[in-house]
Amino acid sequence: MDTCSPKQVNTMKDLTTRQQEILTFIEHYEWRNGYWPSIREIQERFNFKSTNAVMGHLRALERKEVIERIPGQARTFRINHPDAPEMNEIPEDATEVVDIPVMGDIAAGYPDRVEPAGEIGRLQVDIANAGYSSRRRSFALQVRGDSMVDAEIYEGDMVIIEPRDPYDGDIVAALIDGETTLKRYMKKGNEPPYLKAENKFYPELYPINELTVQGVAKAVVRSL
Amino acid sequence: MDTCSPKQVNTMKDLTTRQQEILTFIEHYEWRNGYWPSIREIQERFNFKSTNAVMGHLRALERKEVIERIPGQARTFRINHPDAPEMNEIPEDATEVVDIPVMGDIAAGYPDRVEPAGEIGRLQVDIANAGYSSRRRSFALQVRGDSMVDAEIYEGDMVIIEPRDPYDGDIVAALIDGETTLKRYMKKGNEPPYLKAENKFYPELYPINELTVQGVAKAVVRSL
DNA sequence: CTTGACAATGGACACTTGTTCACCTAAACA
DNA sequence: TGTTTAGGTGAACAAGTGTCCATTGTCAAG
Repeated sequence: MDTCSPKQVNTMKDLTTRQQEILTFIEHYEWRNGYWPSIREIQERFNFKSTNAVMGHLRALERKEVIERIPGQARTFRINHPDAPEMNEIPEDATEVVDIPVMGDIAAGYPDRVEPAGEIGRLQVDIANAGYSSRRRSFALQVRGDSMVDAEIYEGDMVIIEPRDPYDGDIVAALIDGETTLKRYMKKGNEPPYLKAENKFYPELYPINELTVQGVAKAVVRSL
Repeated sequence: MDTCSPKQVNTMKDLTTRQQEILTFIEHYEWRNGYWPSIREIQERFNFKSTNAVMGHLRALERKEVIERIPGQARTFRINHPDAPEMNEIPEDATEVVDIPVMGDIAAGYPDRVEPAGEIGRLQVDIANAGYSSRRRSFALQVRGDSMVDAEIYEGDMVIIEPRDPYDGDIVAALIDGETTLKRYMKKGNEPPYLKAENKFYPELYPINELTVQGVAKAVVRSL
């Protein structure tokens, strides 16, 4: 990809005591309330006199890639759990197989508009083999079309999509001209992002007006 | 106001098409993003020209007790899922056993400050027997003291607490004078709420300064 | 015909909340 | 000794966001 380190520098785990306290409070707050705390609520919990104390810790946690945030949006945290199965209802005896909903094929339109109950099936995934990090919010789409054949993704494959913002080089499910397709997301520096098909017969550039990335492909499952 | 019954008029289930769409979008948004949408994000999704269109629907959903909101707070929804067996009717087929963390005994102080990892044990609950609605955020506390003996809750019992705002008559885990105890939450009309012990040797009224309700007791489990 | 529930527009207001700038203290380090 | 890093104060700004008012229209029930 690129020579100079993209994003794996931080050890991801050496938090200071204070940072760990902040993180624990945030997680616990969400666990109790169902939504995330505001900066000032964190401030009050720790008796900080300034919101900036919280900001410093949040920036540190972001730098260490422990949390993600959406700039300017209220109460929007995302915890990057180090593939810890802990929190949720994953029993200890469970195998490494999770099942996730299949929400439709990849040209079905907005997954936003597909109800969770409207799934068309379920897919069992071995997370040890697929490199799939067990988390909620993930879903699967069945591939239609051949825009990614050069990336060894073929029609009929099941692609596991994790809804999140893409990084450069990620394969994403994106909405273009009213249709959802699988493309590689390219963003270099400050230039506007573009999408690239992994098929030499397809044009490399796609219009980015109204680009909607529905999620990042995390794994491909092909039934044989 | 109203001449008759306080709040069980709405059948809780007859939503209009639009209201159902709004609710579905909110649920689905949270499922995808991990946090709740803002009013204006809902507005944009449905191409409303005014945020007030959303407000109307949210008010309707609140009135029908399908959702709960914290006034003035951004992105703070709570969905009252109808699939939750509400203490009274028990799904006949279910013999599902869920296990939930035991966070400490009921005089341990703020569960807020207990880490999820700091649990002291786990409790297996048969939801068919306990009427317990499987949901995250619930936890268990072990009863110390005899303030609720008249409600057949005795020392050593495990009380399953669901963190939420209480209604009149709910048995709650509440913080009084630095100690967490189990009491019945009483609120009549517009009068300030008070707490009542279910033990005739205890005073009926408790100071409500700094009242912190940690959650509502949903079930009691007693090992024999 | 009137009433009321439902749905939506348009504009405005005010609180909530994320963000930033300047500045400070203490410990670790080379 | 100077520098860096973690942690924090204080004040202010601006965008995000919930809320409210007045108004319009539709449609079914009384």
